[in-house]
Amino acid sequence: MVEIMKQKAGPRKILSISSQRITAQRTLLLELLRKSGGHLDADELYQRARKKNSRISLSTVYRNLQLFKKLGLVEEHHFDEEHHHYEVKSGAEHQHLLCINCGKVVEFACPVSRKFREDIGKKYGFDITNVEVRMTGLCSSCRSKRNETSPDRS
Amino acid sequence: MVEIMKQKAGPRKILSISSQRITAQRTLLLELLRKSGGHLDADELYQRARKKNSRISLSTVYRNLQLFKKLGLVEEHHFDEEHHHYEVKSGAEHQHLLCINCGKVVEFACPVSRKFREDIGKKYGFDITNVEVRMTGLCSSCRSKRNETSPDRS
DNA sequence: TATTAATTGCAAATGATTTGCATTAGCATA
DNA sequence: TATGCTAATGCAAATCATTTGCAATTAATA
Repeated sequence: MVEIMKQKAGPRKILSISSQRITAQRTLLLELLRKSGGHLDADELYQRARKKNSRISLSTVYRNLQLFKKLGLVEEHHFDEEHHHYEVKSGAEHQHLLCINCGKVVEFACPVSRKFREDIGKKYGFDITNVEVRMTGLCSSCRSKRNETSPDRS
Repeated sequence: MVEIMKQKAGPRKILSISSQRITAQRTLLLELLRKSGGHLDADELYQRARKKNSRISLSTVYRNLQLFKKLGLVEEHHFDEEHHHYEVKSGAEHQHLLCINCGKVVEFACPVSRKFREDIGKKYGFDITNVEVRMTGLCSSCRSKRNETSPDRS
């Protein structure tokens, strides 16, 4: 009921408002990103897109990820050293927790970051626009697996 | 990997203990990294190294950065999307504040991250080994420059 | 439906990083 | 101190993620 009012402009609207064309490829990519709910990289998104549209090209994927980023529809993360990951931007501010073993990504709320931002910004004269917190470690299932299978760790 | 060396041991010692040879190139690279005190990328380090040893090759720089990282001598950061930055590991835990305009990097202490780690780790069952906080924004000088040159920001 | 410029697909280009291989040079030891 | 083994280096070529040029396609609109 109330949801209707809270609704932000949909991707389609944002695209058309910024005078970008609504192409089949863009619709598909946004749909896949949204459905994944996670943190896809360009190639993974490309692979999924091919299943629906075998002609789609990797450059289209890259070009549109850039576009979505510029329009604020997705966020780009550099989790590991190889390549980037993309996530549909949701209102809720959250941070990331990564398992170094299996790559699992957990999102967590980080209410302190607001205060951080103010304190640090004031202290160093910065106008801070973004705060990213990334924690890495072993998730519980990898930890128990490791204990079972390899008693000695390299 | 070389956990043995938790205590303050010089880079040379760490190299020899892990049965890596102490070459002129390694000595030079470590020296440059240490002197810079900052956050060099591979190419910048390469340029500086060439001034001292014009024969040194970029692959040697990359190979040794990998080695230093593995030995825990340097830390790798992925500040922006292009390439990596490297910093000699110091005992003091600190985080980074980046200016999106001029690229300036400021380090700041982040005492809360210790508590963060515990809370979040417990909550999600992770054994957290690393916490990175990165804030981005405009530094004061970029902000004032921006105000000077473009009085009205339509 | 015709027009027109944005978007696409493809292939080739790019930039960062890695790797294969012949040569050089640490370092153990004789 | 000289010798031999092997790791480390320099170079060029390879690789990986991402970008770009261009001709063909297609969405928006009139």
